[in-house]
Amino acid sequence: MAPKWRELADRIAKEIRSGAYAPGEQLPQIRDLVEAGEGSKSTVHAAYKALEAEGLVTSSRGHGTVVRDQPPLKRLGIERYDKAKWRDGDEVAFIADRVASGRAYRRNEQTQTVSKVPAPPVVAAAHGLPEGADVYARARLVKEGAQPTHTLTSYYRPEHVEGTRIVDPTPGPAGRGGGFRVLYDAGYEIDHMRETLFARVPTTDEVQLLQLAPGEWVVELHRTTFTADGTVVEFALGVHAAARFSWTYDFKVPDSATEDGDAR
Amino acid sequence: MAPKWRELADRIAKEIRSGAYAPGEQLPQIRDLVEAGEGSKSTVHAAYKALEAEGLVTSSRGHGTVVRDQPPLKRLGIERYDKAKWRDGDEVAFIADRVASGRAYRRNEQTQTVSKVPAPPVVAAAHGLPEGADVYARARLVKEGAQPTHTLTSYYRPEHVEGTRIVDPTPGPAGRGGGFRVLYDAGYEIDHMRETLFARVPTTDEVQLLQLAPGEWVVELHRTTFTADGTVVEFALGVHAAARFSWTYDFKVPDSATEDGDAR
DNA sequence: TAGTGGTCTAGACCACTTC
DNA sequence: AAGTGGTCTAGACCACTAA
Repeated sequence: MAPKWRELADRIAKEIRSGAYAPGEQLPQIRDLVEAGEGSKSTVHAAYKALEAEGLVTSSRGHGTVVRDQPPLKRLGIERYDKAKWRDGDEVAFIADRVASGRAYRRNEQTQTVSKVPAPPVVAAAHGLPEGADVYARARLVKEGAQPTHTLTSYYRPEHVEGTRIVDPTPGPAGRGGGFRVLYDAGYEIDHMRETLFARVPTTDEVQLLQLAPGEWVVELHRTTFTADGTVVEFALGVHAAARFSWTYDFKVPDSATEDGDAR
Repeated sequence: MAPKWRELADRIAKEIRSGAYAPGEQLPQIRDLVEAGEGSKSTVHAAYKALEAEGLVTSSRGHGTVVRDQPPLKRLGIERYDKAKWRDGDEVAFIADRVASGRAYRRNEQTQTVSKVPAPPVVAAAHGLPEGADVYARARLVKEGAQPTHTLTSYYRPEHVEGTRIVDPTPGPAGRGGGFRVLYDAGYEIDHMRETLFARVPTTDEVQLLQLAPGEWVVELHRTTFTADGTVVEFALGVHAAARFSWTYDFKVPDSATEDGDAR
């Protein structure tokens, strides 16, 4: 038999999903359920904690326990990198994203710090540099209104970006056109990319920074950007609140028996 | 100040990561830590539960609490769909995967059930069918030895697969060459795919089926497979233990200002 | 100040594994 | 039978929020 706290949690979860509690609505208070014979305070508390870990509710002292509204997934496709957006237009990839989804862009939705740092192992590997070599790191925290959604840190080789706007530590999307535009102006036109994704438990720092609910996971995204001749011009590492995003990729079925120069 | 159980958990986590406890080694028993003045049984138990949720240890009654070994991520790239593997060779995609990683293939590592079911909403949408239309569902549970790693359910339109080996409910990878080979033989050569990934909390059923640790998330993968003329011949839905996989995709930076027929 | 969730204790008892 | 983690209770007290 399932534990008492698990049964209680499942029962409430079912009620939430059936719509008996609307998003924003308060759940019964712990002491009330104790009174109603659902168990001791610890037992009811365990059930509420489980619901919180499952992302259904948020609890806070003084406030109570309220049903979370489930914001729709933010869908990310490769069209967010469309050259037309950053080369010809006024937009930066992440802004274009907003435009497409009907949200207004606000300047302070992205904070940025630029610094010269020794390359961490994954960065060095991506750039083909010895570990610890100097690279420029441009770290951003991207927000949706007041809610942080992900971090994104781009690493560049010094010889590619020194003397460009990227090195200017002014907050904001690296000026008109963003980082890709700056590289383009410097003679490095990006051509293809490789993205790797995996999910993991967040660090305690990330929990604070991204305002993650207890038990919530993150997805780490590694993006390596190449020019047409295969030079790596950017390696970016993003940490996303896992529950808030989906990723979509289109590709041809590879066929190693043919060499048509199309597939990669 | 952080709660006492959190401090204890962080201290132990640090020791584990520093290597003070080797994988497979037992942590001190709860009662011992109570004796040592780390708090009451509930407090120490809360700390251990947190470590379990973070994937560092597994607890079981009778056994104790042991440090988990972190199996390396299984890396999935699009080369696992290489036509050479299922068209010309003897392998099926998932077997080729094993071969590449040096693991032996065993017949019983995949169980399969085939049935005709009314299409769930996402399936109907992918196939362009009305909701509830009949489709064939081929559900597999894939294991790595005794450890289940993911489920994968493929949905086919009846007119594409009736009379083929796919409909034969024999356990195993749908015969020589797998599902793609069967479609190929039936005149539907797969050409391109779209994959969408997102992470979510598992259902209680999935926790059992995939033997997930408490607090562990899953990644849901939607794969739509097309022929060259754009016909959808398969929609597959996979549920993966999130901590055990990474996905990699290569793509050209799109450029909507040109129409070179290469990018999609 | 009143009301909310969060932590902690001490101890009883249960469930499962191993010997 | 002995030893492990898991559940549960009753109650004290703490931390934060809102009126």
